[in-house]
Amino acid sequence: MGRIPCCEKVGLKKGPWTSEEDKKLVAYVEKHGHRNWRSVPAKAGLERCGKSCRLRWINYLKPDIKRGNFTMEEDHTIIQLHALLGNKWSIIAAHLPKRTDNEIKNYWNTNVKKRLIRMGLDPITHKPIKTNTFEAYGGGHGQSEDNINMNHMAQWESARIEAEARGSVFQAGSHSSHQPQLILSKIPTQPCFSSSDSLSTKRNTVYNMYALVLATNHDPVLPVSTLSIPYWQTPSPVSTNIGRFTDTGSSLSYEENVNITETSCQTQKIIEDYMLNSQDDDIIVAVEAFRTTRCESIQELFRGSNDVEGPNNDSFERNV
DNA sequence: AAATTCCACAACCGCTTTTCT
DNA sequence: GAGAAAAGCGGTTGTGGAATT
Repeated sequence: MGRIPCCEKVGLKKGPWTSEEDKKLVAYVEKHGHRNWRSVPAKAGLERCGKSCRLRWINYLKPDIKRGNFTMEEDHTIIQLHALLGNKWSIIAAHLPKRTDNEIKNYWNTNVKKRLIRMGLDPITHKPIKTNTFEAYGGGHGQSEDNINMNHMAQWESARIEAEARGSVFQAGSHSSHQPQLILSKIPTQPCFSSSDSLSTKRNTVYNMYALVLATNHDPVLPVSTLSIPYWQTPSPVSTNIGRFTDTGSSLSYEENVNITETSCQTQKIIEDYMLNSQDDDIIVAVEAFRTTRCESIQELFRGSNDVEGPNNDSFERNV
């Protein structure tokens, strides 16, 4: 677009904020609110750009921001939602009260990501980096150099599967029942591939809907991995084959070609109606309708919709 | 005690999306 | 509907303090 970012104006201060600047910004925002950040610095008497003021307010000064160490529960929630959604920090933050996306992102990059790597798991997919990872990390014939705890890995994988399957942060118990529903308005709507085909874009949106519905569903669903199912398959009328991890207690095994039997439900029609007729605004209605049907198999979504070419699986996996 | 390395986190940057005119 | 401005988002960098040598 060629716009000049406000931060490039000469003479504007950069770097860490002083307490004096913080006071000015807080005083201004508390008095006048924070509409039109561009005009805030001048009115608040700050030599900062509006963008910098906005970030400072959102990430640090805003009231009701929780700071300090993450609790075990928060840690668990982050892992599960990341397994499900990937680097969608703003969506993840929406489900951790009083935590900012920036804080969660930092926590992930400095803490959780390293933990995953140490465990031989890919921080993007949460899956073992390679098939013989267990041997490499001492899980094979007893040459446990670092003696990586297999139970720990199993727990991690279990958490990933659990997150994929049903987003257990939304289960009843503790305060989680009071957590907000997923913010549907934040569902990414851009296509995950270069095609401008509107139907494909909608299909991508619908898939994202499904992933999020899984996370909001309080009832157990089939252990279908939303990260493992190719975005675009032409499934057989009866079943399809995907992989699945199994925790046997002492070790993990990966089963290929897990057979998921399809069950009949009304979802297909709802989704088809959505794709054919809906405006984007209808998405929330469609999601709610979809949710209530409790579709048991994702294959229902796409059965009989083989007339549009889809993206490759890689592009899918990074965009759920 | 000084120098170096490591780490956490605040802040910046560039891009995309949304809103406004 | 088009263009511009504002807001939002995620990746990356910079900084300061803690830990280590």
